[in-house]
Amino acid sequence: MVDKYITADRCDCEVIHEDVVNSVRTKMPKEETLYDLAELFKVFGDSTRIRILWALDEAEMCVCDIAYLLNMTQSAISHQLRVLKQAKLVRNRREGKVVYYSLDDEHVKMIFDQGLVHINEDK
Amino acid sequence: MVDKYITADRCDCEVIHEDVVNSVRTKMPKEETLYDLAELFKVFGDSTRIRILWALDEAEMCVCDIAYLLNMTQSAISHQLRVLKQAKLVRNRREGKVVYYSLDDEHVKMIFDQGLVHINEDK
DNA sequence: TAGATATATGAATAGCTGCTCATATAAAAA
DNA sequence: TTTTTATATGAGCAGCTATTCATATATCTA
Repeated sequence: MVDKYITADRCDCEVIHEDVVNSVRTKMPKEETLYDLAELFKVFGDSTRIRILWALDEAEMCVCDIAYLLNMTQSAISHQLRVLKQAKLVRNRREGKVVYYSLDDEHVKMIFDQGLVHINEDK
Repeated sequence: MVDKYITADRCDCEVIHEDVVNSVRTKMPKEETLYDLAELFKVFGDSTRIRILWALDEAEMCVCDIAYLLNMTQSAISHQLRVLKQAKLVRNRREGKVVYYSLDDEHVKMIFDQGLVHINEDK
C-alpha cells in the first residue's frame, strides 16, 4: 500500500505513495495555467459580479441600469465592471454620456450552467 | 434611447432603461441561486484548491501525497480539503491511519475545461 | 500499555477584497 | 462658457481568507 518513505520540504509527514504522486505530477497542467484558472474563478466568486454577468447575458445595459437592477450604488457597480473588463468577461461602448456594457465571452453561460448542475445535485 | 427617469434607493443616477431592466429582472434566477453559484466559484477561486481538485481528478490520494505533490504543509492541505468536502467536491475514505481523498463530482473537470477555453482565448 | 504517525482542528495573523465616500473625468445641455 | 449628468477612480476601512503554529484525535506498532 505504502511505497516509500520520503520527506518533502514542507510536507511534514513521511508516508507517500510516490508512484501515484509522480504519475499525477506528469499529468498536471503547469502551475501558471492553474493559477490563471483560479484567478478566473475568483472573478466568478462574488455574487455581485455573478449577477452582473447574468444580467448582461440577457441584455446590454448601462452602468445605471445595472445599479438600479441590483439596487447598488453606481460606484460599486463601476468598480466591479472594471474587474470584469480586466478579466475580459465584458466589453463596453460609449454613446454620449452613457456607457453600455455587454458580455464578451460566450462561455460564461456554459460555465454557470455547469456550476448550477453541481449545486442542484442533492447528495 | 432613454426611456424614463427614475431614482432607485441606492443607485445614484437617473437615466434608466426601464423596459430593459424589467425584462432582465424577470429572467434573472432568484437571488439565492446566484449566491450559491458565487459560493461554488469562490471555492474554485484559489490555486491551492484548484491544484488539489486537478490532482484528485487524476488519482485518489492521501493528505500526505497531496501535501508532498504541492510542496505545502499537511495542515494547509487538510484545511483546504475540509473546504472542498463542505462544498461536496471531494469525498474521503479512511484506511487505517491514512485518509484517501477523491473527486466527488464529475462536472468539476468540465467546469475547469470551460474556464481554460476562456483563458486560452487571445483577444 | 506507550510511542509513533497520519490527519484534523482551533487560534492567530497577514494579506486580500468589496464597499463607501469623495472626487475626477467626459459629454451633453443650457 | 457654466451646469448637469453618467461614469470612473483613489483612499480608507471592515470583513473575509489562506496559511502557520500548536495541539488534539485516530490508528497502528512495539
